[in-house]
Amino acid sequence: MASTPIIVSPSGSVPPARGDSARPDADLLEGLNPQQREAVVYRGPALLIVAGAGSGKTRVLTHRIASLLRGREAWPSQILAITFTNKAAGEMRERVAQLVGNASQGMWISTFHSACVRILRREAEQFGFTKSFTIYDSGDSRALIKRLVKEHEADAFGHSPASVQSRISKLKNELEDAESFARQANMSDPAERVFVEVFGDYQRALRKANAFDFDDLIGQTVYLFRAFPHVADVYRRRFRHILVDEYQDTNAAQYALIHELTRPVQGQAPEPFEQGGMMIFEPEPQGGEQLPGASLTVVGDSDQSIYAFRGADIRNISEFERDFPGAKVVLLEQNYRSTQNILDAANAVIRNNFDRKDKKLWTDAGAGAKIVGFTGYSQHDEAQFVAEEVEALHRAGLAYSDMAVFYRTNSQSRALEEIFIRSAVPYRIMGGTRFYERAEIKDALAYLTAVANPLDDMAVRRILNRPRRGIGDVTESAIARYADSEGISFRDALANASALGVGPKLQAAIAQLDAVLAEASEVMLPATGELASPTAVADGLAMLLEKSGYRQALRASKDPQDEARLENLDEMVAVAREFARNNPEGTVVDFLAEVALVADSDDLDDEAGQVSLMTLHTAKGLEYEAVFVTGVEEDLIPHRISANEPGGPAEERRLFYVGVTRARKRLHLSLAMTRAQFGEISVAMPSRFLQEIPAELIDWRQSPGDVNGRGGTQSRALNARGQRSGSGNWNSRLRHDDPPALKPRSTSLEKFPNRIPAKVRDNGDMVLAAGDRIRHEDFGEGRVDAVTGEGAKRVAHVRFDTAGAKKLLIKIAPIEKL
DNA sequence: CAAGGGGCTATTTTT
DNA sequence: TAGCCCCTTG
Repeated sequence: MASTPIIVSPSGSVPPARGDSARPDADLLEGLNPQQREAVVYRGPALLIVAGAGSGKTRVLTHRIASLLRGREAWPSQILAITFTNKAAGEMRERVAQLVGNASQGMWISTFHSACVRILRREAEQFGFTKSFTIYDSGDSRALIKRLVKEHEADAFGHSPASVQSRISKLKNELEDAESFARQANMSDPAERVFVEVFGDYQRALRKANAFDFDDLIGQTVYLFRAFPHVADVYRRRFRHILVDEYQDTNAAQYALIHELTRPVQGQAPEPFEQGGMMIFEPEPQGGEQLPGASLTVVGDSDQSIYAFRGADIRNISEFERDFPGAKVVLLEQNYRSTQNILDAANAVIRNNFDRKDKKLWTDAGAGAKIVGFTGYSQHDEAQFVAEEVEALHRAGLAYSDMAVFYRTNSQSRALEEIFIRSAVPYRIMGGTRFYERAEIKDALAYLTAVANPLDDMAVRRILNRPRRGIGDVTESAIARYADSEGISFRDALANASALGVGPKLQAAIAQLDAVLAEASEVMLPATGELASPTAVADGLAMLLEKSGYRQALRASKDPQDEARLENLDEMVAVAREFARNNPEGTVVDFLAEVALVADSDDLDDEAGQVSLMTLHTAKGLEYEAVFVTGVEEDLIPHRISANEPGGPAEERRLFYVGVTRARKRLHLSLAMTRAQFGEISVAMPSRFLQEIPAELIDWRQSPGDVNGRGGTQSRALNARGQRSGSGNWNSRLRHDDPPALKPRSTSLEKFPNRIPAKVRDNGDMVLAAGDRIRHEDFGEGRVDAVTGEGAKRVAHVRFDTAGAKKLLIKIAPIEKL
């Protein structure tokens, strides 16, 4: 992203704040409650805002920034605001812009990771990297680690690539590097020695490839600041106000980064200087040699800490006052999002986490609707309920985009998706197999990386035989050996195909690849001084895909999935064009960095009228009118694996709490009595969290007791809607100490097999018109009211005799014409 | 060297 | 179940 130069007053000094008489920020305080105001106007070295869910923290944060600017207490360029997702950053930038106009342009509002990329990009040459370094995402580093584990035969010592990867990641999050770890490792343990070797090799490989992995982005920035204090001082002088959102999710490395940035600066301020296209003028040190540390504002809620598994340390927030003596603490407990019933449920659940500061959310919005509970016989039954409920809410006037469905694990989305497709409910899945993780997209990016950062061996090796060029392991090793012996990179070795001692066919294939990459370099990396055309990245990518034969191979393939892959590649080129529009001066390197750092939760576009499906983790920070939390079962939430992890169950409870508190008006909690996992159907039990919610808050459409009691012979779809069973006290029957009551007889299990046929049917050619009668596998007979849409997306609006009105996607609905 | 088959195993959350 | 890895065959 290109930074806009901000010219500040030549004196470089900050204008004094005006007196209280006519606060320039008076309008910023309107409509805020006293605690929120306090959080906006407090001035001091350190401020902790403990913000319960829905308590308006983004509002407070943005108003605080605006107030600093309005009062002329800070220049935009002196503000650094850090969030965890790009989406949150974008939202914050937008809201600040609404308050202060384009003064917001000069601020850094970004994620930890992108802020560090920006810093590293400027300083990379200080410590042996080049400006065009690339970023390894977890897939890339897994591939590299896999290779190293194999090389070292580390699996013989019980090291799987996954375990090595997570261990390295954990160490890096603790700011431990390969050397420091080696020094204190128990080297008499052979397993430990092997791990040290793999770790060391991994780090050396990264350095050689001129690449950072995700964790390095933070860790290496801290290292940079510590090893080169004069570099750190530049940023300490620049950023006078640092604000961190979701502070409870910071890990040790991020914590250290914040600490480094907020240290006082010793010595004289240097002359104003220019760097990276940005003018930075320093304020004079206030009356002395030493410039005090930047003021730090952190916002967080320890009840929403859900990332301990990736190193987040809740102590960062709970011990903030100890870390920053004299810190001011402001508590925001009034909730502006949810109804009291929803908050009561949330409070009741989170209360069971013992070592927490008591905090109670409240609202004056009224009790609102009761929470709706539903127990399905199977996950499909549960999904059917969700789909029907979504439709009912939609008919009642709620937009699809105001509804969301949450689940604990990505694999749960499948059942929901199948039913949603069949019911023609528009939906959108966030996360899961992300676009950027698809093989063809990773290939396309590897092509770009090979051009942008020729030192990145992993990227070059990845595309070596994609599309198939007849280059296999043997040839790859030959190239690697040659590169090693000549002391050149893998990429450069390709230019010497004839020296590799491989057959003529292979030589030609390698030379061809080399030529394509070279040609693309000329398009995308013009000689220094010359500016690449804004569309260079997109053009270069299109060219690479065409001339490498990649697209041709897909076009020629008879695998039906390859058509979709081609479309994905088109989409990728479109993304590159979009990037060029937004960043006219962006280079391939910038493009790759942006792509590496986007998460799927970032490209939520709200205008689309679609129900959002996502994991509970992805849901953090979002809110919806109506929320469905699905799969509220033991072993799912809390997840089975969490049981043995220290702090695991408590973290799961927070995760559930996060899900519940996303809802504004309506909350649905659902579960299934049986769930298919890896082909086996297993019995599920209601989550303990359900029992922590007072019974009177839940209106069970179908309680676990109902399902269990009736033995479950009827399919949900054939039941009349709205079967009330009251909030019967099913607890007594479903306590954890007597689960046997739940054990279904095998015969009843067979009545709820996976109701979705394994193979998706194709009714594509079925001709239906208003007035036709049809029979549906689940809903029975009905009459077609209308047919809308075209081609594969034709939808039949059917009024069923017993099941009511439904919309069906004709192509795949289990229907026959009568 | 590629492709296809068979057998195995791993199943959480993600910047 | 599905994705992965290894092995065999072409």
